[in-house]
Amino acid sequence: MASIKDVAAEAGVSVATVSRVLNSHPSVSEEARTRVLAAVEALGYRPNAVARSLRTAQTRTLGLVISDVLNPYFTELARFVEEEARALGYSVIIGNADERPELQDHHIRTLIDRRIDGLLVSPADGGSPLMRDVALGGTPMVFVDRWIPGIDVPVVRADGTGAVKDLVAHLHGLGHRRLAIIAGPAATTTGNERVEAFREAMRGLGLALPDAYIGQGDFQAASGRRATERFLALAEPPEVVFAADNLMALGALDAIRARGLRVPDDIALAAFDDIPWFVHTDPPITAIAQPTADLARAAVRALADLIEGRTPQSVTLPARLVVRRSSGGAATNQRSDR
Amino acid sequence: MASIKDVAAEAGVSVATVSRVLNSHPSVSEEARTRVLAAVEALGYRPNAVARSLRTAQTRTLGLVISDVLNPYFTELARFVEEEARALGYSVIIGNADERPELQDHHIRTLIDRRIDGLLVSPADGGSPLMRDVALGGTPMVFVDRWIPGIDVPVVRADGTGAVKDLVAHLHGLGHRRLAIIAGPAATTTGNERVEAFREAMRGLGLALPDAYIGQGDFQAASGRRATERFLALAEPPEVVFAADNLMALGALDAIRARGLRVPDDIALAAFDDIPWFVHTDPPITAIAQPTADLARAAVRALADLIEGRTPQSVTLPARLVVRRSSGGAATNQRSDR
DNA sequence: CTGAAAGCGCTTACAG
DNA sequence: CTGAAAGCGCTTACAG
Repeated sequence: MASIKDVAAEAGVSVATVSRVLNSHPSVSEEARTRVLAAVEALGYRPNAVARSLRTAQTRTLGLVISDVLNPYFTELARFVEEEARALGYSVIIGNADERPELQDHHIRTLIDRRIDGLLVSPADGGSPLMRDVALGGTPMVFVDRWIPGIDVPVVRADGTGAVKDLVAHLHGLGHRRLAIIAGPAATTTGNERVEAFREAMRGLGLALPDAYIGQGDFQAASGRRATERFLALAEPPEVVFAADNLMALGALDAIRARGLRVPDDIALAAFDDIPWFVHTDPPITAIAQPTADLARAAVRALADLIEGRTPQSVTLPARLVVRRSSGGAATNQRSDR
Repeated sequence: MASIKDVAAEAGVSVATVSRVLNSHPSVSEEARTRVLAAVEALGYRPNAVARSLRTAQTRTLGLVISDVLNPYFTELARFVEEEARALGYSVIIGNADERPELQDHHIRTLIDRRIDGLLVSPADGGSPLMRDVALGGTPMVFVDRWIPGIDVPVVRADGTGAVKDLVAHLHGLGHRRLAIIAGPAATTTGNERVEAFREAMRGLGLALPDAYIGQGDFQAASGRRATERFLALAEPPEVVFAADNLMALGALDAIRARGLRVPDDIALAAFDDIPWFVHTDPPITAIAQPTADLARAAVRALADLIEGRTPQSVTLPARLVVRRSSGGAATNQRSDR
């Protein structure tokens, strides 16, 4: 592959001049510029980003570590993150932690070794020593969706409190009193907050949330299945199951169906995180939708601010309730846009 | 961040010795090794991958360009690609083309500028001049799923011919004679091959495939919707719609529902590419499943072979039919594993 | 076994 | 406006 030296030789100038032309430095004569550009064209020259990065100490690359690529919520987040990053002149490298803390650490380490300019993380756990070191070590970092208390970096996330309240009120209005929740891992903030918001909303309506109605999940389908089986085996099973993410809702649906029960007639179902497929499930699933695109954009902008020396903003955006048939509510007429 | 010089100073050796220890070069004294390792530990030193890449002219990085991350088929492919690559000591950078050729070129260019060691591509189109240049220019490259005739690189893909034949026989057995297909973009191989396999299978059973029963799609849901609306407006609408990918099947389902028709009673539906959600749609969707994990692994291995100077293998694996309710077949008892 | 030195491909003060 | 030179952080023949 042609190097800057080859271009300089071809154009009859020094490599410094070539570099200046390539970086649009103002003080280059029109003639030199033309000759360089012609040489670049003739040789099909492309600057070596590795060399440039070594020299400038910046890679124009962002790392994005998410907990599970197979979860459509994160896939969508990643897609919008890349889009916004591209608009700001950055590439992004995605690391998929698969909800495994050690894999998360592996990706963080790899990304740091590659000297990415900044890190966007949706932590799979309560925060490894490594993540703490990275944050303290001065690598620009922003949490998105999930965050870790005690690590002082900007957080961009959705607040589901209002939407959960709406959901509980909706279910209460339909006459339901026994509501159960499948929680996410206690080590994640989204795991806890959703349970708290739920408990709070229940309390507001004078409803109890017994421990037996709190299932422990890990954001994966299988755990939703297990938790739901346990609910259904109870002497007094719940009338509603609320899953703290979409995959666990799918597991819940499996378990309910395996028991030969119908949704919502025998038991109602709702989920945190709305995804296009929920319109097409049997029945369509009531969900709490996050403003994913806006979150992604805000997170990238906060990270770019941090990298480029501006003051970053933590952002919290409200989630909203989308009622569909699974909760026994009116079917909405929604269509998938994809 | 500490550099190799700092480590050398701390350990009281030269940078050459530090480098040798880090790269497990045999000729280093036990004592030097111990001192270097201690210094590395003390300083929390991590080698700068950018500098190493510049010097060694290899990045231990693979580029993966897929046509649409939001399509669960590609998400899954990407996941397994990363897994296998990691096992072989490579990182992967994903570029999402969003089915847009110019975005695909953008990602290819960026990846080449970063001097990735090899490129895995599932082309969104018939092949840009850039892609041709890259292949010719000596960058190790492998096509996965989709490929481009005339670009001579290994291809790893699924062969759906048998499964499509099974599908058509299944539908024929249920008494259906008027089968329609929603094709993918003519510029993609998977777009064409699936139509050809379908036509072939129909011919084998003495069935005609009139042009009106071939809808033109682009692998996105909206195009599946449009094509299906057109089918349904026909004087003699088809009894079955077969979508050449999962997203178009979703669009078809939308269109059918919007007309107030039921699947499979009023019209049957099947799709190429099986995804976990198809178990949960209303009704569950009959699909042709690709061995995604195996394809991903074979593709990465072929690329690694190419990079490391071994002889790569093109691989074709059979897809298989999974019958569910949407085709009017027996419901299978399948569960989502996630 | 070890170190001094060259060099990967760039960018950027510095001097002119 | 331009070029020679230093240097980013590594690796690796070469000499000892």
